[in-house]
Amino acid sequence: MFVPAAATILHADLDAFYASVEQRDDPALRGRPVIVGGGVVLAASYEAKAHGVRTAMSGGQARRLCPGAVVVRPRMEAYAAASKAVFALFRATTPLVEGLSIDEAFLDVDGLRRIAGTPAGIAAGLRRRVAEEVGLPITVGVARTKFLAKVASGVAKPDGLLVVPPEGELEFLRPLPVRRLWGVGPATAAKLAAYGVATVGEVADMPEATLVSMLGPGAGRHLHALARNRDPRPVRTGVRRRSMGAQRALGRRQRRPDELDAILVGLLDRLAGRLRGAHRVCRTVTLRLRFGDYARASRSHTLPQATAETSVLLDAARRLLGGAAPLVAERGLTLIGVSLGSLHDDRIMQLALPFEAGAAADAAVDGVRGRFGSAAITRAVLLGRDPGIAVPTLPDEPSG
DNA sequence: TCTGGGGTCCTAGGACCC
DNA sequence: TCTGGGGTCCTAGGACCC
Repeated sequence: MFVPAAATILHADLDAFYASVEQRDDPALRGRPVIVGGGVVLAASYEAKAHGVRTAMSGGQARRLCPGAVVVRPRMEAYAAASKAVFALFRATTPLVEGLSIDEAFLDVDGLRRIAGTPAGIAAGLRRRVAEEVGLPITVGVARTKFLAKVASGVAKPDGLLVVPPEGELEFLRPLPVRRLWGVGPATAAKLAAYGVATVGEVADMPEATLVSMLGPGAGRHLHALARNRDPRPVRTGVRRRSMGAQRALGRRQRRPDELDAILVGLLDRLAGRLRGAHRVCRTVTLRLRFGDYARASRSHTLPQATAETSVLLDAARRLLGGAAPLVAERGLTLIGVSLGSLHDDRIMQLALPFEAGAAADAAVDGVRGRFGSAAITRAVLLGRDPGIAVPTLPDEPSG
């Protein structure tokens, strides 16, 4: 019989993150409904949420629901700094930290029991430190798996702590609405509702084949496993970003081609700078478009060789936009975005250069082996001969 | 109810190769 | 010459998350 391990995974999630930072930095905002963002709600304080204000809601609707709300312009630098401080506390708690976004992370505290106490005690201590040292409320869910820990923090919000003991998992899980399952959004919830399925327990009672036929193999199997409380994914450190993007809303006004080009130049300039700053190169350029009727389209191009050079990336983006010109003319652009994918570390590129020059090959192989291990060598060698080959992914610096 | 700016992952078809 | 099986890569779209 399977003996469940102890609940040792923490999901730590800052509450109403941007709005909490604003309330922390401006005492006049404390206790009042706060909305961050103008055109659309980026974050709402719990006082605003009590009036029905939600993230991603239009600013106009939010103000109608909560006329007394203070609307604050976002200060991304302040949020990045707060995030950094909180992640430092995460890593002071355990080295096993997997960041999920700017304001949440998984922490594995298995093995810390002897030196740091029970997971519940560790979680309480972490909440206290974040409150005292960074001045922000944070909710922590504790469970045996990542999925359960995340659901627990969602249930415990705001400013809460919830431990799901291994023997209480099914009791906790089965009554929850399907929307609590990770990966169930409006579309999937609607499909399930059409079958009369509303709770996690009802999903768990369905045959996997039924879910697969409804949702496809990927989503079907994923949902089946989560609903039956199967989630073997470990907390992973060193997860690197796989793409990097920037976008710009244009409003309803028609833009001239030269205006669009100027916007594209701005986006690519910013992105290429970020890419170089992260010591990454990319091979795929994707242009994302949204039109007046809210339809979306994307156009992508894969370069023969990975690069972080602005001019190369800009040329690719310009050709993609040129190719989409008929669509743009017909429907009217309201948003333009660029995403850079197939990201690789630029250090491998540099190490591969001696091969292209045909010199110092042995020294370069040793260099690659010394820094990145033997698995990287073959591909680095191939890279020197064949610019199209993918570069191995290397462990990232801790993110957050 | 029409709105931002980031991201992740999956699917399906076509090209191409062995 | 035709047909088959299997694999990878690229492209476009969709769903979902914060």
